[in-house]
Amino acid sequence: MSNNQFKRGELYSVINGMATTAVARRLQKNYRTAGLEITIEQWSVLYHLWKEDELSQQELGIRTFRDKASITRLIDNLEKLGLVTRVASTTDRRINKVCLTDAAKPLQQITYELANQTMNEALQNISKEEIETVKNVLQRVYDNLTHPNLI
Amino acid sequence: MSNNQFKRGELYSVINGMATTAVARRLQKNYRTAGLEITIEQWSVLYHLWKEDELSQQELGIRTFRDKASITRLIDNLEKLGLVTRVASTTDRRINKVCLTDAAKPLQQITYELANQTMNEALQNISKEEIETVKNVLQRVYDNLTHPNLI
DNA sequence: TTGAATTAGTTGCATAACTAACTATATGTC
DNA sequence: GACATATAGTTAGTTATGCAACTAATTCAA
Repeated sequence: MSNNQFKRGELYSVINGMATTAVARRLQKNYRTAGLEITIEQWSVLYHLWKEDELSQQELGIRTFRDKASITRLIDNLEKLGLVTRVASTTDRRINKVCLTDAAKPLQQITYELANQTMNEALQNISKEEIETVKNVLQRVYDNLTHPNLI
Repeated sequence: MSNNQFKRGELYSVINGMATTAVARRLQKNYRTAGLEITIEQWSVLYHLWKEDELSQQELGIRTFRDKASITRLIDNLEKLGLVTRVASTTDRRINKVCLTDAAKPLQQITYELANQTMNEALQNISKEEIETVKNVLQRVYDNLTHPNLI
């Protein structure tokens, strides 16, 4: 029943996800150093809007792995910063489409560059095969916990 | 210079660490379901104290990857719950030793079991070799960002 | 078509995160 | 011994997170 793949002493460091935390922290620092006054959480929303604008808050929650309350507050703050606006959908009045403003445009290029640069720092001396394995395993862990498993 | 190991579209899902977030969320849920009124953050502190009691706040910060302000609040809350006490060090009066109380003892066994059970859910169908690779890569990512690199 | 169930979003409450500025104690150097 | 520096911890301010309860709009079914 228990396959105990972890020694007890290692349990927490895995659950904690120290590495991804460190990456997020470094990226935040790099944004700040470059004079960008946005948080990485705000950036994560912009990132998805740059890929596809006018997403609903619901959809943004799914794509960024957040609940809808968190999205509500993130959009509140992005609106205060003048980077997005909420536009009520004409076909379904429950839905807010979240739309990028012109003020958000200049951020796209510089934040992508800083994010790529940060990933390059983080991934120094790590092979493509290793990265593929990590991505694949993390996805399966995520799926294990979010899709009911019928084994 | 840029080795761009990530396609742009994949950047965020990696930085976000969705899998570790999902594991933490599931563990929190399992604690709640079992009637345990502690957060996983609080548990992470208890976890290290069970391994070695009477650690300083500083040391707890290092072992749980948190800054000292965060540790101050976590210990505040654990003290309110009656699970730990702060005891001033006799040899260095700047230091608080954080000590487990008797009330914390009964939590050790049950939280370990739930954590192990959660990890087993999360790691279904993932091989030991894959787990080793992930742990190894995440550690190297962490080291890349925290130790100055002289290449 | 009316009433139940579902969906999208907001709000209140509690916890937690980071930065920066602060206090207090300890250390090290002249 | 005295002053500069470093270390341990606290506090204030802002942002973010999750859950649960709520409103409003939509859909489904009798």
